[in-house]
Amino acid sequence: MTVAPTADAPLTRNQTLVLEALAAAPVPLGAYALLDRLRDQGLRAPAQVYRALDRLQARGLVHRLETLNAFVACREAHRAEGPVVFVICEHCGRARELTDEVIGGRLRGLAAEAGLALHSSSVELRGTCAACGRTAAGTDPETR
Amino acid sequence: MTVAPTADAPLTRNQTLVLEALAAAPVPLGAYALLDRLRDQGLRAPAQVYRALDRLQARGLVHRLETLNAFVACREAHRAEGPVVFVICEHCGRARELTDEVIGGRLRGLAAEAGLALHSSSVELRGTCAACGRTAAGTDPETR
DNA sequence: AGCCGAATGTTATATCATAACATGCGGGCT
DNA sequence: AGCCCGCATGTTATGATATAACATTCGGCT
Repeated sequence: MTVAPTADAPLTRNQTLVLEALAAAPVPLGAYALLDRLRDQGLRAPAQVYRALDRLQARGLVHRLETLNAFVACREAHRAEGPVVFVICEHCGRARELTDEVIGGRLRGLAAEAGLALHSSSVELRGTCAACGRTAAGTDPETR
Repeated sequence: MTVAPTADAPLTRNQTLVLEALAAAPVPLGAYALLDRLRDQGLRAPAQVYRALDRLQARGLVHRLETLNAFVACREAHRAEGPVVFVICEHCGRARELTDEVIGGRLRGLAAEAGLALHSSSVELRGTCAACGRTAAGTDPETR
C-alpha cells in the first residue's frame, strides 16, 4: 500500500532513470543492482538511488518488496486503493502485484479492530510459481 | 507463516537464550540488539544469534518482521495454521500477532489462483496504535 | 544580479546478514 | 575403552543493504 502521493511535479532525471530501469527489469531489483545498471547514465552513489526510490515510493510508482529488499515498478496504476498483495516465486524471482478486495477490506478491518491508524501495509506470498513447479529446478530469468 | 517445524528435539542453549530474550522484550528486537543483551551469557558473534534465530523460526517459535528487520517470540502457539498478521505501531514499536481466517483463507486462495505453491507469507500492517494516537508524540517503551 | 529551495553529488559510515573454517561435545558402534 | 560422526558452537572476516552529513548546482523568482 504505502499511502497517497503528495503533489504531481514531473519526475526528475534520477527518478526517471530509476523508474525506467525498474520497469524494464523482469524481476525486482535491489538498490545496488539499480545502481549498477545506471552507472552509464551517470549515477555514482547508493544515496542517489535511494533518494529516487523514496520519492517514487511516496508517489506510489514503485513498491518495495520487504522480503527481498528489492523494488518493483508499480504496473497497475491502482490509484485510490488499499493494500497490495505480492506473489513472489523463489525460483525465478518474478513478482506479481495483485489487489484483492477481500484482503484489502479485511486488513483495514483488522487494523481498525486493533486500534491501529493504518499508514502502510506489506503483504507478500512466497513460493514456487507454476512455470518453475513444472521444471526440475525452476527457470532462470536472467537476473538482468 | 513460514511452514511447519521438523522434529522436536529440545532447544539448545543458544536457542533458549535467544528465545527468552525475545519473550522478555516489549518490542521486536534486531539480531544485534539480541546479541547485546546476550553478551553476558557468553554470546559473542552475530552468526551465533542468526543461527539460533534460523532454527527457532523453522520451528515456528519466532517470527521475523520483514519491515523492521527484527524478530519476535511467537505468543499464540498457533500450531497448524496459516498466514499470520502483524500489527505494528511505528511510534512505540510494539507488534501484535494476529491470525484471521478470512485473511488466511483468501491468501491461500490467491496463491492458488496465481499458481503459486505457497511456502511462506508475510503480512504486516503499520501505523499508529491507539495508545500512541492519544498522546502527542506517542509513548516511548524503553527500547529495552 | 542576488536569493532561495530543491535536487544532486560525494564521502563516509551505520546496520543487517552470511561465508568459511576451526573446535568441542555427546551418542552409538565395535 | 577407543573411535567415528553429526551437530551445535565459536570465531574471523566479509558481503549486502541503507543512511548521515555536508558541499554543490540548478531553476525560478524578485
